[in-house]
Amino acid sequence: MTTTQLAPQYNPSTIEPEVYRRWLEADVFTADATSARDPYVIVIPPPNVTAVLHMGHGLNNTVQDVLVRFRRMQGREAEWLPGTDHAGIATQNVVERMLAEDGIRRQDLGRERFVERVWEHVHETGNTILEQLKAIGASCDWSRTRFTLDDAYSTAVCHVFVTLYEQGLIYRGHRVIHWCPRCHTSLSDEEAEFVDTRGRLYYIRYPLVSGRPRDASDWVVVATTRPETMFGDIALVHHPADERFDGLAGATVEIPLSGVTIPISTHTIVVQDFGTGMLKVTPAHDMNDFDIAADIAPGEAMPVIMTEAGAMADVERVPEALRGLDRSVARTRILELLREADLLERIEPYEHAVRRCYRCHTVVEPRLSDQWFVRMKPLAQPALEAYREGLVRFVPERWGNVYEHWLTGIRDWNISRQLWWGHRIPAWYCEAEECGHIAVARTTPGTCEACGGTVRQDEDVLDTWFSSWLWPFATFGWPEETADLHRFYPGHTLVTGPDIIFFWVARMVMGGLHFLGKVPFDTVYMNGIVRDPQHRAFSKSLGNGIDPLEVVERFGADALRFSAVAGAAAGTDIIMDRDDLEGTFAAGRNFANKLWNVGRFIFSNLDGTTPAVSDLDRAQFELADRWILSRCQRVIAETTEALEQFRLNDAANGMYRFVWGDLADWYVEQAKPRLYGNTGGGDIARAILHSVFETVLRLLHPVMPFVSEALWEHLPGKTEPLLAAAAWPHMDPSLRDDEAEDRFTRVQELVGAVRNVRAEYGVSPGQTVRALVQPATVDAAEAFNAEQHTIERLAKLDRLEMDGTPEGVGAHAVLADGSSLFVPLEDAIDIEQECARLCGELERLDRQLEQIAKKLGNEQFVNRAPAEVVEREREKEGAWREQRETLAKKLLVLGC
RNA sequence: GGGCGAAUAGCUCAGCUGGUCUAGAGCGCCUGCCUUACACGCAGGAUGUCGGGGGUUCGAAUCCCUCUUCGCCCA
Repeated sequence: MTTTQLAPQYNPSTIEPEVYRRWLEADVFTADATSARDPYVIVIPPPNVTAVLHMGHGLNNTVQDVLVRFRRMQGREAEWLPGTDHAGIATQNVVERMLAEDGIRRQDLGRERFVERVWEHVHETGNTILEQLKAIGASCDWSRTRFTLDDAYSTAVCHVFVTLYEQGLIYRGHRVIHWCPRCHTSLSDEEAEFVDTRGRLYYIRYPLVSGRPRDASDWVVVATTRPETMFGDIALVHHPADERFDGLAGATVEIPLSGVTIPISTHTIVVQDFGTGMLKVTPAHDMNDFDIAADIAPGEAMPVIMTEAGAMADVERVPEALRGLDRSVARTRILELLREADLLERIEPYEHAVRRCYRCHTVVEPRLSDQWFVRMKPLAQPALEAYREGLVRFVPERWGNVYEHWLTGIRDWNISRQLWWGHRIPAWYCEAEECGHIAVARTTPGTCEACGGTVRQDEDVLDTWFSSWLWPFATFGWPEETADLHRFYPGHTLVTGPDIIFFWVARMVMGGLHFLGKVPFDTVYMNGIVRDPQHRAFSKSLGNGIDPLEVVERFGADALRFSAVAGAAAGTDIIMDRDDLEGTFAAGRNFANKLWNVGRFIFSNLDGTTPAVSDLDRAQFELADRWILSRCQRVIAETTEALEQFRLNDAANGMYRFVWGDLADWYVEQAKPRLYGNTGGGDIARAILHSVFETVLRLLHPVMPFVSEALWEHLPGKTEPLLAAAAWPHMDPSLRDDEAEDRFTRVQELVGAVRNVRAEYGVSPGQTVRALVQPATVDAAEAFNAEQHTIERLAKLDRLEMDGTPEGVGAHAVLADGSSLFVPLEDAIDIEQECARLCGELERLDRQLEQIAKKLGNEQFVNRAPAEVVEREREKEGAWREQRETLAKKLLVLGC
């Protein structure tokens, strides 16, 4: 016996930190770029520096860790690169909000001091999320941790900008972009998300000034959702084929409240049945209108009538009374004024999608301005082809459609952000008025290369995603030709949520192909979104989130991981109830504890010298030995296959069933007499328990690394000191034994039947009973014989008889193969109850027999179904018929 | 307006290319047990017209159509 002392209950909070420390000390997570092993590479979706770990991270990183640990154990050079993202808008917002508490605006500090302040904040908080990842067991290569604003990384970003500019794939454009008046920056199409909104359609009268056709009224009515933009109108347009406006083209109208006169024109883009069929054209505040204006009034001025903060601008076109009012206040006021002037015809409810800032949810204001853009079509084409050629695949596959659809209809990417926190755009403008030269360069130019004048750098920074799309290679040192880059690019699996297919996944594929000629990963695994019971995504404002650290504290990291993995098939959302953490995580905690106790029991029964299973004399194996070893082989195969196919839930649940349902409930119980020396064969039982449990620890390690490693520490006779660095189990096909599996199942059924009878008749747990069984087949007889003592022990029988005939009063049961069971219970039996019970059984069997007889009597079925299916049905019918006959005899005996 | 997904026990879900499904698991519930690994446990039990309707097929939870409800994405 070993002297191992394990607590009767697994206590994760004391064990986990210690286990993690041992992994770090042994340096098992650091990949070796010079190793001869086949690499396996995952780059982490870099969490935002200002973020705290939430359940989404919990799920996402657990999945990555399961995959990485599995491949590491398979002998791959596993590299899981961690890091964080500077998250331009989000981080700047956080620091601005902190400053605002002291009444300071960033403008008060100035750019340089503000950026210093953000760095201070980032240094304070930047590593917290990485530390939190350790709490859930993430086996990242911490030696290669990266941040998107690291010097080397910034160099790569600059290099990419300049290269794309030189290739004509980056340009400066003057057009309408999405503007967030709260964040004071432009946004890409993807960052301005649609939100379905119950709005209103306002029908406004524009008085006719000149060119009024004879029978026209005094005004033209235009429907708009945004009346406050009308001061930026430069024309009204209708469809040329719209007869309602015959003769109006060429006339002029007056913009209400402002007196500005604008013409009426035509354009085929106008949808005739929207509103009145007459459209106002506001080129500086609407993307579509910008395009229309380019057609109907090329070169004409496009008045901007709002400030960057979203207030009505102090410009001539805006009536004085409205200047300075916020756009929503202005709208209300405008409607009042229109009503007073009798220019508001009517208001209709109108549901439409309004774009909002993805960071602060403020309604986006389209706005004309100068920005830098990436020409996307030439980059998208190769990414599309790579997908169609199967170089990148999605799990589940359907997400490929989303990827394809976005790349097919892609538009140019606005990468300028009017922020201070981020990679400054490497473009310099000549300050000499008549020169206007723009230099885009890797190093700061002293003077204008065209005229020698002074230059000024672009004030803006780049979209955060413009650095994220380089993550799979810039993290390994690109554009330098480093050893890491050679070894770890391209990587293998990307694990992320479907919400960032556009932001990140597709762009990484583009970037990888464009700059390195290879896709950055072959598989994109989409984990689901974690939601609350109302199916809402977790969000800070709703306060419906679950704090993973609280879960780790209360249930353990393994419980969190098991629940996340077992409860989520690839790509399906996972529902978690904040008010019922027990219901969500108890299963994982209980399982960890079960494993712990199985280990505790086995270890306490081992003596120092346990031979390998291959050294045992198989002739001495009992049925249960053959059964558990065969089941174990099956589970190795199933778990390996499930992990290879990204079916993590199947791997986790399969292990759960094996450990709890087979090993603990049956084999351990079967082996107890041998372990206690009550019967012979103790050495064999010990060797098999040792071997099976060792295999279990290896198989379970990717999902539950802490408890498995903690138990591994106490496993006697191991040659690999750390489970995290140990090998994945190999299969031994010679241990597969279908006969043993079939026969042991019969033993389980018999025990179950006796237990059922006992419970049914309230036999007290301590009392033993006698049982008679009449095996229906030779197989059954051999199985019952082989495990007679097991059956007696587990069913609490003082004797299992196989040759007697039922006498007296007792309970009857029939097993699936037709074997019959009789438990003499004398006075405990209520004949009526027993009759009712057995009649119920008989009815059920009759129903089934009727169905199957119909099936087998159907010539179509017998002729058309595959022979083996028909054969199987015949066997089923035979067994059921046997069951029925046995049952009928019993009923006769009872006199029912 | 277009696309995608979901609907299976009280709750959360599994059930992959139709027959081994007499539809499972965990949690919860009911009954009995502190059996010297585990009460985070053991043994037993109850609960489902597999969202509605139609079709294909010898055979449908599984495939097709349609409707309803919910969610997501795109315009």
